[in-house]
Amino acid sequence: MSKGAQTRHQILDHASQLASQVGVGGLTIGVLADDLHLSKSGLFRHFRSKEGLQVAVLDHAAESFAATVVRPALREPRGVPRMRALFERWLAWDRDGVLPGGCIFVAAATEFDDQPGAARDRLVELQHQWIDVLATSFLKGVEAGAFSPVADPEQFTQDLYGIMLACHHHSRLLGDAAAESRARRAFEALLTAALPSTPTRT
Amino acid sequence: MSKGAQTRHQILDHASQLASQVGVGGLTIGVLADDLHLSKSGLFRHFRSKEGLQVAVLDHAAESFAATVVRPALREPRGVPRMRALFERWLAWDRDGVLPGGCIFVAAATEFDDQPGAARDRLVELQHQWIDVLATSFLKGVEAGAFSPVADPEQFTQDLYGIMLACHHHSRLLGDAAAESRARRAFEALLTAALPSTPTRT
DNA sequence: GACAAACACGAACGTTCGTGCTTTTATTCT
DNA sequence: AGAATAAAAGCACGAACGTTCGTGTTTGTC
Repeated sequence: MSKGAQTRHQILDHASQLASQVGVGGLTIGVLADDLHLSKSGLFRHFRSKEGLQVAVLDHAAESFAATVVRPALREPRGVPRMRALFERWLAWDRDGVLPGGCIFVAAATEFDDQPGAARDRLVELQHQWIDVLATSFLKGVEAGAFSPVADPEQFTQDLYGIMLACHHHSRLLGDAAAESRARRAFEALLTAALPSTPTRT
Repeated sequence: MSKGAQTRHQILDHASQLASQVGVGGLTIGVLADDLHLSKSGLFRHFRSKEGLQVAVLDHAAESFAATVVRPALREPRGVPRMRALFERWLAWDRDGVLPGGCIFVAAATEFDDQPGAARDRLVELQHQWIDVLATSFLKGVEAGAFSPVADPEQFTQDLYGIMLACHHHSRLLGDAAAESRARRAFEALLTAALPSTPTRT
């Protein structure tokens, strides 16, 4: 790896950590440069604009997410084990991953949902990819007979997302230590409801 | 209402709308003053600091939330109707309330979850109040026999919060028009599971 | 109608913001 | 080793940031 790419990598490592606390939009060239003992212009050169930096941070975090959450989980067998792995690794990533402020995408989501631009576009793309992983994993489970064929993958995915978001909210903001175990309980209930041949309510 | 209080009210009306889009931390004295055709200093005088403005915006939005969501819903009869009213009014508040960017507290939650200060403190307080309303309403439903006594109000509340957050996320960021109907379906499932004498799974 | 209080303004402050230049220092390749 | 290239620094810019201050202009009270 060339010197430049190396520096760029270091910048993005630190920037994504900072962004998980102050938000992607809260990133600042000056603060970043100070922290890394670089000049503002020296740092700036690596990205061609602040927006370029933001997009790069999102990509950097997405790669980290793929490496620590997605790829390992996809090595689990289809059905319940894979779904549970996705969920548990997602929780762990938010709880004690490399990002001190928790999942950077959760923060970015509400930050950019009303602010058009390149950063928002990339974020939406990344979120769709992730949701697609979840939905596809669920569908593969259905094919394998692990989940009921009448279950709606998109409903499942959105519900799953909600469990995760509520966990983040209750533990990060409200400091509720029981949030994670509640999230787990909700996940089990969601799973159970999706199992095949569950007694249908009449 | 005195002149000052009137101006202050107008400022907060506009500020909370703006904050729902750019975030409470993204508020700016200068922009606010320009929009309202006030001088920066004239506006500033109403709050003694930027943090004062942020806290005031949160309070202002909370009062609006209480008036359009909480109080009307609490007039519904205990149990399912009241719970449903809370949920539906919550959804409506996020969808097409006075705040163009959706629920300001959803945005503020991820914004402040790592940033200590007066604004965060007030936000946490307001969120606890709201969660308390939800949990208490559920408990009253239990007392009235509408919900199962073995159901956990805190679990119910967190799950409910997740449904709401996921709906916000999927519709606001991802532009998914079906998000709200999925949220409604999830809510019904949550309600159903909490009804008394549901067949216990063996 | 006078007077005090409340309200708003304009100018200026010291910082920090993002973004350009030009120059110096490191690295890479022959 | 030295030429070619990449990377970082240095410096400067205009704009916007929150905040303060002094000065007018409304407003409400007697």
